[in-house]
Amino acid sequence: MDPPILTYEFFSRDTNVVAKKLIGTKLVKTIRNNNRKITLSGIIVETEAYGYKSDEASHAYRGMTTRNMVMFGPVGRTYIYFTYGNHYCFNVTAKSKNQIAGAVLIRGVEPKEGIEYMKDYRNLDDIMLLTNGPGKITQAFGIDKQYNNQDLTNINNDLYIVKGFIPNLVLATKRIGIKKSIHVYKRYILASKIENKIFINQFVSKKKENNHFHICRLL
DNA sequence: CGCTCGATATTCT
DNA sequence: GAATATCGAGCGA
Repeated sequence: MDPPILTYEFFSRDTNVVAKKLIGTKLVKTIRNNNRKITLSGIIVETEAYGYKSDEASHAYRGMTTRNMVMFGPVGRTYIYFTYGNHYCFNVTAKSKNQIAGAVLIRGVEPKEGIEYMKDYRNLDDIMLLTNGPGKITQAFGIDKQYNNQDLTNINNDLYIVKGFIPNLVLATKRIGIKKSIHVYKRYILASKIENKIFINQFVSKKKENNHFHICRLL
């Protein structure tokens, strides 16, 4: 029995809360190879929340455009965009009733199933570098613009997110790779505390910004 | 290691 | 025409 899929209600909460709660869940994509069903999956270990008018770094900051309109629509959908002429980024739309737009960027994943296929998509052997970054995840999972605005809450689709485990510790840090609104803590990373020492998950994208964080325990 | 820099196309001004 | 929610090669220490 597969773990339960994340529902519309899961994503129908404050974008920051959803970004936090997504840590420890599992991203799943099914593909077909020689008429066999193959599962690619990985634990989400790093996310960032992007909002609306109060968030200058968000694509939705200046209002609705053809690119960002998914952020204004129903929650639990994919928001995929192309950036730097090279990479796709994978987001999930999420917002509460009183929020106008919002999405969560998936920045880091720990590969679980279908690793050989991910290596093939990435043309790379090193597991540690397979999915530790937003552009790497979409390449490893074979996700491109075609997957924009897909419903992630339908088990019949080939892309969805299922429940995982409750993390020992989640850290909130400043978001990275942006120039505006850099002082808010809307990036969440998986960590664990063992004998009073904090360990950051190895598949979090490596950046010096990891050095400063707010400790943020789940539940 | 860590830092700098170029590639590359879509989007928005 | 400028900016970009990135990546990896290539450098130097």
